[in-house]
Amino acid sequence: MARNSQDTKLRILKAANRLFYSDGIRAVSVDAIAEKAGITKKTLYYHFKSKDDLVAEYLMSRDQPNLDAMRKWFDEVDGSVAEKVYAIFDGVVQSSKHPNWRGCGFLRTAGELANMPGHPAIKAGAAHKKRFEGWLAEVFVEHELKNSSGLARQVVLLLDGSFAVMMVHHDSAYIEEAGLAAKQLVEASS
Amino acid sequence: MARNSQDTKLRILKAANRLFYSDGIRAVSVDAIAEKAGITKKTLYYHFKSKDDLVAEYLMSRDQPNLDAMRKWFDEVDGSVAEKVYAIFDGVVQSSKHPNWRGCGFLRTAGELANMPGHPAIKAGAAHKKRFEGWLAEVFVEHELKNSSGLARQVVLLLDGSFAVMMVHHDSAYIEEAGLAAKQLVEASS
DNA sequence: AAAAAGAAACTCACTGATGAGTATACAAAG
DNA sequence: CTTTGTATACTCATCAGTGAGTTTCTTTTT
Repeated sequence: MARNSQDTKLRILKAANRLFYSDGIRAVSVDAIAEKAGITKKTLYYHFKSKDDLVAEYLMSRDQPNLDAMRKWFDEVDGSVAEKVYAIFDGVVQSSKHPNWRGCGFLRTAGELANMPGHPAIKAGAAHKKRFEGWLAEVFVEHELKNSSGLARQVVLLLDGSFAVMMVHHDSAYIEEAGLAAKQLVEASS
Repeated sequence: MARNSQDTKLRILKAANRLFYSDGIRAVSVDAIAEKAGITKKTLYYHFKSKDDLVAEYLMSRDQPNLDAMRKWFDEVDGSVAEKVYAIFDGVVQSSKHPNWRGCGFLRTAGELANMPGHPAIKAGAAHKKRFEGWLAEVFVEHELKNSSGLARQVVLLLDGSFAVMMVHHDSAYIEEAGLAAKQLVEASS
């Protein structure tokens, strides 16, 4: 057991990540996270002020990785912007096949905490979604599309719609359909 | 206190509705619902087998009213199908201004119970969403649109996307943007 | 270079509150 | 006088958070 602060904190965050994403916020106890991280609850509270604080840090830790995944799917495909946008949805389709996939952790957390509008975790989710939308809008500007910011929003709506519908139907055909709609909208602005 | 089984059950369901929709499933205790309904917990358990059962009945009780609201918004507006579809999004925009509005209870519940895929509440949510999608597809067939079933899915994705994004941003401009996208997609299929 | 002091990282065992669900008893209505 | 509906008062598990003390690392003193 390394008596290393940074290392321990990361292990806690990793355990929180897995459990919160898999089971939801209120369904996961601080005890469960501590046990999964192989430490005691008191140690967890040494590194994090409260459960709410841990939830917020969990989401903040997902911001960059999620964004990177989206960018990667977009960049890796050759073709028109419309086709590259479709590739994002295709990437989500592939991810959704993994047995541990549970949709978008940001949205699920925001939904669970809908009665606490100012919760730092919701702010973290909002920041993440804004960053993604901003990146998309930028890309659309670079490719000289009409109405780039409105179009970015529409793509975001379709993507988050996919996540939402998947929570209910568990049928990736919906993500594909969203991808087709996004492609069509992008083409119409080209 | 009317010693009327049906009446009591309805009062419990109404209390559950308010609390579950407002605060989420796991955040609301059976005690809280019983108190709000003005009865004891034991009486609640006389009418409902378990909390899970109550959650499922809560969602089932929302199926018809929600559907009716959508249909009403669609029917009330004169104009093209595209404009009538836009009216649904406009109806959601208006609803979203109410201080008690918390998005779509079906989606929020499904998200919270994402780790229990077979939960009856999720099945109730799936059934509701399928009914709405089916109704839309029918309408599109009646209006002789191309690709009516795919189009219905795209509209559903945009609508549920609006609900999802609203949980994070609380900005009804997103719902309007989704409405515009839906209108555009419907027009392209006309 | 060794030892002492202090700070950082950690554990064990606990608190008080609240969770879902129940055993038992009693009241009303047919 | 039995069935249906309701209440009081409970069980036992689990929750977020803490009090008090222990171990390891770092820095200062001699």
